[in-house]
Amino acid sequence: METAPSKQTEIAWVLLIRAQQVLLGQVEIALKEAGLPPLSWYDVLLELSRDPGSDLRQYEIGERILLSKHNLSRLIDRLERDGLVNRQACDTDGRGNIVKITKKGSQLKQKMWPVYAKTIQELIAEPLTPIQVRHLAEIMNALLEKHPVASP
Amino acid sequence: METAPSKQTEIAWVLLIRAQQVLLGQVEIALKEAGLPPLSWYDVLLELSRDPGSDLRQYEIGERILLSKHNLSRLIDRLERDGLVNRQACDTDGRGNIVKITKKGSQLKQKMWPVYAKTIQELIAEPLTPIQVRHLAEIMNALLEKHPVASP
DNA sequence: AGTTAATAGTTGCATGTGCAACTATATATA
DNA sequence: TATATATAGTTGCACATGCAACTATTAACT
Repeated sequence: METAPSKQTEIAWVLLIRAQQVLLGQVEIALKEAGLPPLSWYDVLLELSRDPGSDLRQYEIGERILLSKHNLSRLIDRLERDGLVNRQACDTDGRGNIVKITKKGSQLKQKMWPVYAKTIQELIAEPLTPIQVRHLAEIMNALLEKHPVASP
Repeated sequence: METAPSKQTEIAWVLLIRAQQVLLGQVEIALKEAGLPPLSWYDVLLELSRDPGSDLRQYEIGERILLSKHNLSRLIDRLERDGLVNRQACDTDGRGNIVKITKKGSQLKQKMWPVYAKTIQELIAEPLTPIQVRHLAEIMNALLEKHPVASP
């Protein structure tokens, strides 16, 4: 075991995992209590409405929210079943789909954001000083740096 | 939306979620590549071997690794099926189980640790300065403070 | 052009997870 | 003591996820 992590590293790791688990759980609880769907739905709706034309290829969504394609395929199924998005054939690539957010999807996104935002505020901003918030972002950036998320 | 999070808070949140997702994924990949079972198995084995007598009530494990009881019930099923733990009736509480780690369970835990440790080292210690590691632990502690994990 | 390899997306299967209902025992209360 | 309530654990069901196999189309190579 030539490169054993220090005790400090170990502690930081455990706390990171634990914190994320608890915090994400709190968000899901808050959404559920408000009668809203899970966070993964919001992630998709957000990515779709972020883009100028409000549409994306399916794989682009997958890259952004870090979801494998089979998994995403079925998530989009659920969203489509609920009338929140539409799938359309892609002109320029016969294999592909274009996913478009619907009016209803936009409305749901609008409805979810305040709940989500309030929870983030309570979970991050309130327990931390502004400096800690900045440090948190910096540290997470450093942790992510070596792990390219989407292909270049 | 009277308490909207600041842009900084939002960024920190997104990075936190993303980092945890990527890092945990890396650990699971490392374990899988080494032909080892998922991290959740290690968590249970660790808790069991941490305790003096190397045994715990089932609900105690659940509290420590933050897993709901039905879920834990089946995780223990899998571990037991693989001969890594044993369930025994509890003398002092007729409803309860005592879970004991087996020799084979200890051996698996020993085998998993180096893989896990190496990954933690690479994921946390290498990208961060020692000061950042300390800050990380402090910040995670602050985030967890308001969210009691086990009942008192 | 024609074959091969790569990519986008879907589907079947096994596994994992959340929720509610259920059994059995323990604790509290009248 | 009798009844109500809480707790430990399991199980059935629905849903979500990972993996491998599959189709269809595009890009790469000869």
